[in-house]
Amino acid sequence: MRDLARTREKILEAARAEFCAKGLAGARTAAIARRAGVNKRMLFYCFGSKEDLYYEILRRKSAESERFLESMPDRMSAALVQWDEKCREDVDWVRLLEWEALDLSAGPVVIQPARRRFFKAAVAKLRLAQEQGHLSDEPDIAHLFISLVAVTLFPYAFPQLARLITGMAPTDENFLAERTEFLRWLGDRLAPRGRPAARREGAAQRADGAGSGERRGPR
Amino acid sequence: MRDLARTREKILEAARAEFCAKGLAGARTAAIARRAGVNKRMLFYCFGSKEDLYYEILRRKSAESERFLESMPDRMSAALVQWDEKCREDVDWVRLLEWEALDLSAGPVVIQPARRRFFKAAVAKLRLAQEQGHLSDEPDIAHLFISLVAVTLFPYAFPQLARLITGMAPTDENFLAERTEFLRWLGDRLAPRGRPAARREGAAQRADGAGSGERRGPR
DNA sequence: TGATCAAATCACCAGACGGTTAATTAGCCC
DNA sequence: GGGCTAATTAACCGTCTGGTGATTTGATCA
Repeated sequence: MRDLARTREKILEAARAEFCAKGLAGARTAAIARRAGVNKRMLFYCFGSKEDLYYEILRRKSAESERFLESMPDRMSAALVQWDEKCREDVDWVRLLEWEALDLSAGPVVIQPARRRFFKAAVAKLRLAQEQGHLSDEPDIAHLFISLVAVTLFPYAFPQLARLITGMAPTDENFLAERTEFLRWLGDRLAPRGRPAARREGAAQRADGAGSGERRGPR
Repeated sequence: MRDLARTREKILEAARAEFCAKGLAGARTAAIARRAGVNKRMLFYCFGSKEDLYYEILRRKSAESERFLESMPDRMSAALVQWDEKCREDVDWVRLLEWEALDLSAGPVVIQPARRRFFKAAVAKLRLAQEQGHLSDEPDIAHLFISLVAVTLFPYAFPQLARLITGMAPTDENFLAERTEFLRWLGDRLAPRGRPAARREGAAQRADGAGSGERRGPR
């Protein structure tokens, strides 16, 4: 019945919910404790301060989302649909990213190396898809990646705008249907010009990629 | 020396800055008053409550941004570049949209009819561009519009992700140069298949989409 | 069983915060 | 000048909030 590890997890879960809903400033430690069914004192016993708990949540969530990219399909239309699904299923993650973005004081707190590696790998994967002819070889891959993330995150990050524009909430199933269709179209549009949509797994043959080999990568 | 209208405006300006930076929950009425060089009592004298003041700011900003679309170019590449510029110049607006998105209790408070009309007009304008052959006629226009807004807003709404992905802050002028080039490419990609990039019609024909003639100069 | 120590609880605090009461002062009309 | 109104200020209040010191309770082991 007495189990500190269990208590920590109950707090983390409750804190995640509360911080996702209200953010750092808006969240109340008392509310977290209540939600966790735990004495408020335990928050500070386990995590030191409200802020420390918050950044712990942020760190965990961003680490947790590292895995989701590993199974990214080569074909862009499929990848976009998959990302969209991920966002819809984990709106809390989107909201945490948003709180983090607005927290001007956050600084590089949550920018641990693992996160950098994650995005580097993502861009590399995309570049590979490009070399294999799944993607037009004209655009800057980093910016393409940002934009693809943007397109999939956006409706869940700004539901009020999605609703104003389409008249539907992004949770609406009609929205989902339309969105999926659109993302498929967009993904295929990003394929090289000659080829409407790159074949799956034809990996071998590179599309020669003439002059576009320059890696103008970040850093 | 005594001028209530002036006082109101000083408060509104200070409140805008404070709310953009900290959001509703994070902002402090005392800080707003200090920033405005005004007695704290005046906030409540003029606007009733912190919340009322906040939603007044939200309403004003969203009304203010109604105009910026009127001059939207037909050509998608030019439109994207212009929107990007708008976002970069008015990051506060982006941040307010973000705070609004996260405020679950906001409800339809700021969804006044004017805003609906604004987006309706935007979609209509885009649909017109589609009919005139500036845009592929396949995609759902509402979803295309969301996505274009997404692509232009995103780097300023999630600067931490932009930095993680490209290695640069979105305020960096190198970022601007790359981003502009990318947006031009993307815009042209949305043109109908046969036509790489639709002609401007009235204006003298641009140097088509070949990409190298663009003025990528910052500012 | 009883000593021990960590997990959990209780009661409380100092300061911050949104908001208000009441007094003061500046402009304005006569 | 003198009264009148409204803009402005000073001081204050009740409540909420993150955080803490002291205490109790339960498991573990000799």
